[in-house]
Amino acid sequence: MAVKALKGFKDILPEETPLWQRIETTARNIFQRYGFNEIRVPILEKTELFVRSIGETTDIVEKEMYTFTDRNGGQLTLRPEGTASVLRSFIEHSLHLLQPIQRLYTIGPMFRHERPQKGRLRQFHQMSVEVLGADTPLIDAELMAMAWQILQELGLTASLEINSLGCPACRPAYNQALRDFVDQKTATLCQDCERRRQTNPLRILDCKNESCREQFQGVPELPDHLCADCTAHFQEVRRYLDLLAIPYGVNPFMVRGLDYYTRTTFELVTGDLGAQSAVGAGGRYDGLVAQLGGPDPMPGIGFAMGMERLVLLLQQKQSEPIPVQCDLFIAALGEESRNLAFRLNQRLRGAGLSCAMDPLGRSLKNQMKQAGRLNAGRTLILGEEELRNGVVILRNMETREQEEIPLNQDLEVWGPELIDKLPGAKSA
RNA sequence: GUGGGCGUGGCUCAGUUGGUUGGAGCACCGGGUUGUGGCCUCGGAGGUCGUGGGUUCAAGUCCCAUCGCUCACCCCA
Repeated sequence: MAVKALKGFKDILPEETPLWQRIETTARNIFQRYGFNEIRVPILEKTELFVRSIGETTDIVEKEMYTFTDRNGGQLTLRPEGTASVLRSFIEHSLHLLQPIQRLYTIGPMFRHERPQKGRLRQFHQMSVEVLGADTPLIDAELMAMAWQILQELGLTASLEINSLGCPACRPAYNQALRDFVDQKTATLCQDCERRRQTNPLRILDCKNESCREQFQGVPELPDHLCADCTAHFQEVRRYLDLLAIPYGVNPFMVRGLDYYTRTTFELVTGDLGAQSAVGAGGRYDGLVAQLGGPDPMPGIGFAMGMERLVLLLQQKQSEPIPVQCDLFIAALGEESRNLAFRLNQRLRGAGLSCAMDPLGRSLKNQMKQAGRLNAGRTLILGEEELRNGVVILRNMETREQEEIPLNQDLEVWGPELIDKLPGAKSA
């Protein structure tokens, strides 16, 4: 049995890459318009970085990380998300000294050892953005607006759900209220919730178990238990979203999978991803930079979008027509013709054209077929007989019209002449 | 980690109560057109029927095991 790709690792074949490129181009363009600069960071980091940022009791750290021992004994991990690495770099290079507010984005693969399913892979790709150095709610809204813009320009729709998780000042009180509420419940909870009660009460809110959900009717809701500052912040976020007329819903049960979030969290959700719902998600992490040994205070906020999930959504829509990928196909018959074709091919490619020829010397019929397959706009036919008469045939593949044009062996002269006869081809 | 579904040419799938040479469509190559693509037509190449074992005179088909894919739980982008 030949070697195959690992479970949950997928090849992105040439058929799909145009879609990926479209997504990336669209996103990069928008990032640039919103003032973000690209940062590229390694995909491998010390395990400690992720444990400290994401949180020891999260599922990601407990059971999903690709962690292994380096040859010199160090513990390394393939990044399960992007924020930790970007912040590490931000701190390491003291980027906060360059300008008061840093806006960064990065695109690349992430790794989580989960059971794969629709919209969920072990190696997947995210584009993620971070804003460091501002705690104003205006930034929160601006970031959501940018995420919204990306979906819009890709022709996708999703709904925006927001919540506030409070801050170190008010969350402990809420956790206590949650514990008290749960302790009053006599009926048995599911095993997971029993465990969550101790380790991470917030996650109880996220339980999908029906009997648990029923019991949690009337559970204290986060937005009602925020401190004055967090309440004000949340209200301002909402006001700014309203100013931009971006529709959203408050989801008091939305809990994120990473421990570092404070205050604003949000998700872009859709029903078209199978069991998965989020195409993008993020939130504020005001204490994280300090926690990683960086400047304090250094508020931050970010979000990530799942590339595979965007691809899935776009594939479910109408596919766009195939663009012309080939300006000219050069069909040659005979050795002498092929020599000329080879030279011309090189000359025209050097001039910025996309052109192709048959390397195998197959029949004209086959060469025409290749030209059709490449969706060539024109085909230049170099026949033996015409060559003797100093002419070649230029065929319009769409209208099937063809004309005889004079041949000039001096390609420095002939090349530009030919280019002038090709629609849409830019000469150099 | 748990459960369901599915494994037959590159792709999508037929394959009758087990029965002799495993098929089709798409794609690929060639002929019809001794030098003209898409449509048509004829032909060709391409398969350890996921793998291993068992039952049987005989297994793609039945049984067991195993691997893989997929969907879902969980969790998340």
